[in-house]
Amino acid sequence: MDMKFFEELEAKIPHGEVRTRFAPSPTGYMHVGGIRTALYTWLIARKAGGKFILRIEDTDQERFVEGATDVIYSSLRDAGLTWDEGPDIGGPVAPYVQTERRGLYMPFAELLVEKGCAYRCFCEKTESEEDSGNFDRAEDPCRSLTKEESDRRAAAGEPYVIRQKIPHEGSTTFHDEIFGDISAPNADLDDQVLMKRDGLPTYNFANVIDDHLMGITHVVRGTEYLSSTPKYNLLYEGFGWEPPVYIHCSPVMRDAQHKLSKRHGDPTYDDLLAQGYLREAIINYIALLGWSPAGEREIFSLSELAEAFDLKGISKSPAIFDIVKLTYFNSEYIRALSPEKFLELARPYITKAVPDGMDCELIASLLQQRCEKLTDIPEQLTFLASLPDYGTELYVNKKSKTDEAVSLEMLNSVKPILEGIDVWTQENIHDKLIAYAEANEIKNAKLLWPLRIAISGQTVTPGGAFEIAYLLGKDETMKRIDKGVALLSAFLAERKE
RNA sequence: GGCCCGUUGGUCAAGUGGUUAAGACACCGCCCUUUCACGGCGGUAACAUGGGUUCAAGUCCCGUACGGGUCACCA
Repeated sequence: MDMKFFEELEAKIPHGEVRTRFAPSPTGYMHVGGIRTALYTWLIARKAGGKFILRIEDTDQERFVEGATDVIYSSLRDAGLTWDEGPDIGGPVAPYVQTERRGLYMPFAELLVEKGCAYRCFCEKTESEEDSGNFDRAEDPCRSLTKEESDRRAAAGEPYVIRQKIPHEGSTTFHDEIFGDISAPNADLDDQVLMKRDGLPTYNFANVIDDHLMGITHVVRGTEYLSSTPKYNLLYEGFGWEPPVYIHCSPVMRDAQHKLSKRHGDPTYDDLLAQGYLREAIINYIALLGWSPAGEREIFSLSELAEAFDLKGISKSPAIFDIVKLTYFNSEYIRALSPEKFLELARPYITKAVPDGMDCELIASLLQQRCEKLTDIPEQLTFLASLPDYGTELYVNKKSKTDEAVSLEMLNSVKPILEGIDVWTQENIHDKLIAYAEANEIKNAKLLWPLRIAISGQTVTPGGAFEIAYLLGKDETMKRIDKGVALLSAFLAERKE
């Protein structure tokens, strides 16, 4: 056995700093649970002033997806989760893609065979194994093969996998930062495959090797690995390596029974962006899904999170993803935007919905305080492009003290005033109407409610009557008032009969 | 089924033996207002369950139920 091979690798391992890694397999999308794991992993590294490493786990050749790593890169970058070492930027323990490390694993597996912690298994996949999903190691003849026999068959070119040789007796315990000490009887652990027939390592093996070789100090991953972690510890033990600090996080759920999954139509990170959620809001919300800070504050920027993050706040039980609360965070972040920034983000949505030449800046300023998602914008503005069909019941409002008859009267009074405005500015519209209301001792609400209904055709609008009238322009405003007058007259005439 | 893990309001959650069991979202009401929204104030609503231990249990122990994970030459 070439000890130099191992020594050279050992020599490259960085020490004396916190090193965490995010190790996705390239599936073609970044789901919400994935981005949360990445976030926690990143946060631990940043908080400790350590390194955050990106490693691609692509040892499953059958599931190769074209362009999948790009999605990982772009989502992480977009979210601000920058890595210090990774496939595209290199680092001291490169390469960072497992298929590019393929030569590394077999020697370690053989070392384990040498040490009696693993063995070659020449069996075909047995039917019982396929059926029950269980591999009965007691019945595996290869486990007790002599070294000579095993070497001979391997040398003869007989295909084999390498399995971990788990002791029959005793139990194995590991410590997890979230769940505490967990132990399992060795008898319940199976002789998992370490090296596949295709010469590539399984996740279970590659993970241990790479985490060690890359000097990973903290392993953050989902609770689905909780039950195999004892086996990993046995591997570390076999090599004589120090196991990392384990941080197992409960999944993000769609409901009490199901994990969030793309297959069931749950949104990926990109989907959320496309749905009009801001990256800062997504990150902030995701951080709080399964972790809670010490105080009562809920709004955190990424760098504030890095400061506040603490393993103690990570919860054991699964958390249900609540789009309603995400939406709340989103509206908070939208409102906190500078008007310039909001205009920049909202402009594409505004121009899509509104006739050319309308004042985008004014519309944006009306929208910002009442916009939960950017994608809500077009819907909020369709009335500007064309007056929706509406019923006269909209004119009835208790608080403004209006009904159909009052509204008709108000519209008729308002009409000549607006007609008389030569320079169509918000200010002029405002001043003339307010002056009229004052002079005739009409409450503003009573005068303006009907007007706003007539020119918008809906009860809820961004902005009030002045802004809308200004945006529509004089001609369109007058036309819509006429329409309102006609509707109300017809309604009142009919009611009289 | 075996093993492992979990269970505080609809949701996220605080809580580490003694609390009127926080807070946020959602919901409801009131106020403000040129509607809605925003903002302000207030309200409804929870320790899965049965036994212990203890002067005292959401907090500790055991059982039960329910839920999840795992038992792949997937990660």
